[in-house]
Amino acid sequence: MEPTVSTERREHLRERFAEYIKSKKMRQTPERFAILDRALEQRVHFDIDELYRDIEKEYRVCRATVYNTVELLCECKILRKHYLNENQAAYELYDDRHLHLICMSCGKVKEVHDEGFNEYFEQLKFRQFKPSFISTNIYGLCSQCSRRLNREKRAGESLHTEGEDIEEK
Amino acid sequence: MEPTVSTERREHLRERFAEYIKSKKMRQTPERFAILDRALEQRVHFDIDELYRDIEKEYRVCRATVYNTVELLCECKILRKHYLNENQAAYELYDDRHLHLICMSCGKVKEVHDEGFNEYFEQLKFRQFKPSFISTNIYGLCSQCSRRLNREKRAGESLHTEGEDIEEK
DNA sequence: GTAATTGCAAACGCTTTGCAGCGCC
DNA sequence: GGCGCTGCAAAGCGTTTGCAATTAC
Repeated sequence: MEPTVSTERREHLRERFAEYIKSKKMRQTPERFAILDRALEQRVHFDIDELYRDIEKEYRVCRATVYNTVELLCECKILRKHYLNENQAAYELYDDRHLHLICMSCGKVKEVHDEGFNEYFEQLKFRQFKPSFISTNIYGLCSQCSRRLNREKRAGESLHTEGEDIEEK
Repeated sequence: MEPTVSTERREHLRERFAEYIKSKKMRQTPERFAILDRALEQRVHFDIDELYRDIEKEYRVCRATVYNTVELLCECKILRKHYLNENQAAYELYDDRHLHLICMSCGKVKEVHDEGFNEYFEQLKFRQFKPSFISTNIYGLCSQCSRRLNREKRAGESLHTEGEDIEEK
C-alpha cells in the first residue's frame, strides 16, 4: 500500500508533535515517535489493535503505550477519534474529511468525499458550543450485503430456490 | 418529565412492534412490551443501563433481556442506535432527527435540530450503498467547559489568579 | 539524580453467551 | 406440550489503571 502521507508532511507532523510534547513539558520518547510514524502509514481508518500489531512487529511496545500516545496525537490534532461501532474507537488523520458509509450487516466502512459536506458544516454556528470537528456516519447496507439479504429473503418466502441469482463480484 | 411520545403514537408503535414480532414468528412476552413502553418514556437519549434501572423499579427483568429487546426495537425502526462515545451505545426514537453536539470535556450531549440538515442529506445519493439513517456528531466544547478551561489556562500561564472570572450559570 | 514513562498484568465496564427453568403459543 | 425466551452468572473484549523498572532530561 502506498503511504497515505508525503515525506514532507510526515516531517512537518513529527515536528508539530515534538513541539506539542515540549510545550507540555513531557518527554520525547522513541516509542512516541515510532507510534506516530506507524499511525501515518495506516490506511484511512485504523483501530488501536491494528496499529499495535503493526508496531510490535519491529518495536517492543505495549498496548497501554499505544493508547496513551494515540490520545496525545488526538490532543494535538494529528489524529481524530471516531466511534463508528461499539467494538472499538477508530482513528484517522485529522485533516482527512469525509463521510463514513457503514454497513450494518458486515460492518465495512467506506469513506466518501463530498463537496457540499464541508461547505454545509462550515456555515453552521452554535450558541453555547465551540465545535472542534464533525463525524458523520451513514448507516445502511453495502451493495453486497443488500444483494445477499434480498436473495435470502426471497429464498425464505417462496421455495423457488432454483431462480436464485448468481452474482458474485 | 413530560412524555416524549403521545398516547396515540405509543399505541401505534406498540402495534407495529407486535406485528414485527409476529412476522418473525417470535413470542409476545410481557417483558418486551414493558421495555418498549419504558423506552418511549425516556428523555431524548438513553443507554441500556438507564433504561434497565428505570424498568427494574417495577418490573423484574435482567439486562440481557433489555439488550435483546432494544435490538429488536432497532430492527423494526422504532429505536435508533448511536455511538456517541466509547463507553456505551446511545439510543433514541427513530423518527427524531437531529445533530448531536458532544462536549469532549464533560461528555454532555445536546441535540440540535437544523432545517438544512435533512434537506442536505435527503439529496445525497450513493452508488453501491443503500443508506438507512444518518448520525452526525459534532465534537467540541460546551460553553461551561470552554470557560472553565480558559480560566485554568490563564491561571496556569500567569499567576494572576486574582483576576479570575466569576461566572457560574 | 529523579521524576516521567514504559511494560506488564490485573482491573474495569459494557456487552454477549451458555444454560436451566419458565411460560407463550 | 414444545420450544422460544427469560434470569442468572460467567465469559469476552476493548480500554484503563497500579506498580516496579527503565530512561529521558
